[in-house]
Amino acid sequence: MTTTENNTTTADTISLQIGYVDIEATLDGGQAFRWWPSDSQDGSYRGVVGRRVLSIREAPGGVEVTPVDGKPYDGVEHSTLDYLGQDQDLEGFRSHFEDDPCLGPALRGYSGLRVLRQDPWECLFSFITSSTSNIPRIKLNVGSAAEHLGYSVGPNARDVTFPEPEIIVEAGAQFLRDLGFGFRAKYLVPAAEAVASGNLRLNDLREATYEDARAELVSLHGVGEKVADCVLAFSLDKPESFIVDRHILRALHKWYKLPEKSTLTYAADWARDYFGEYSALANQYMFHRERLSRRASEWGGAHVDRALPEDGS
DNA sequence: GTCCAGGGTGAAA
DNA sequence: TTTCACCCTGGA
Repeated sequence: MTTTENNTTTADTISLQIGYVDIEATLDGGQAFRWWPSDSQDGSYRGVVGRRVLSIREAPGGVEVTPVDGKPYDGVEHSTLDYLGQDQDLEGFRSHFEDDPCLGPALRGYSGLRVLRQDPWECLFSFITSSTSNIPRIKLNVGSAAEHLGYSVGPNARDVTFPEPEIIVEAGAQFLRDLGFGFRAKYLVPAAEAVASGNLRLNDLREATYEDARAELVSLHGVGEKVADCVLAFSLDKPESFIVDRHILRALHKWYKLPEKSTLTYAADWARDYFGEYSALANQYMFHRERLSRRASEWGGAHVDRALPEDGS
């Protein structure tokens, strides 16, 4: 919290001097699904944190946050710092892995990538929804559920809080299917029931050990190891969480010589042991790098990222 | 128009 | 340990 003393508030924005933040990669790169480029097209992203509608944009030395719901600034600075993962040891991660063959170039190429600290329920809902889906569709699904069932806190249609689990239970699986969730609807309602009933105390899992919290999440129908690790990393204060999907598996093989066909479980165990408390951060930089290189090849290699000279063939 | 992959999971073989 | 169904949307 040493940075807050440098932050300033002007008539309509709050300046947070927290170092460079890559807003697009962090807010709209597959961690959260309810951030959209602002209508103003000034590079800012608009979304909801807690009950506040915020516009966030990059600024020298940090970010500028503008509440766009016409309400007072009370608590916005604190909640934004919290949401952007300000308590995480980014400096330790950087110095620890500056010479790493995969992460070193990534850190020099896009140093502003952060791991978010989201609301656990919205995060759990979002990643159950992510199963065999893609980011545009996840955004479509999560966004439409919020717009239909959430509580309006601003002038735009998307300015809504995420619906409480009780509301999801009340809406029911068929309603979610009608919104286009597909087979995931049958997982989401029982998960909502577990939270609404108090059977699953999501917020308590922030204090639990990684292993205990993970075991609780995996016991939910529709939550496997991958989804659990997403929720642990992005909302439950578990920086030792490492998320393995097929992209990450390829990266681990390419950069860290993991056997070609390691199981997902083995790869995740290996990575958690190797990256330790920096696993979630390492995971995000690796994921982002794989995504950029994949995108480059899809575009015929025309896009050359300076962090990826050997991938731009 | 068809085809296919997309930040998986659970159940059966 | 491997295979398969599950829903459906956008892009090729």
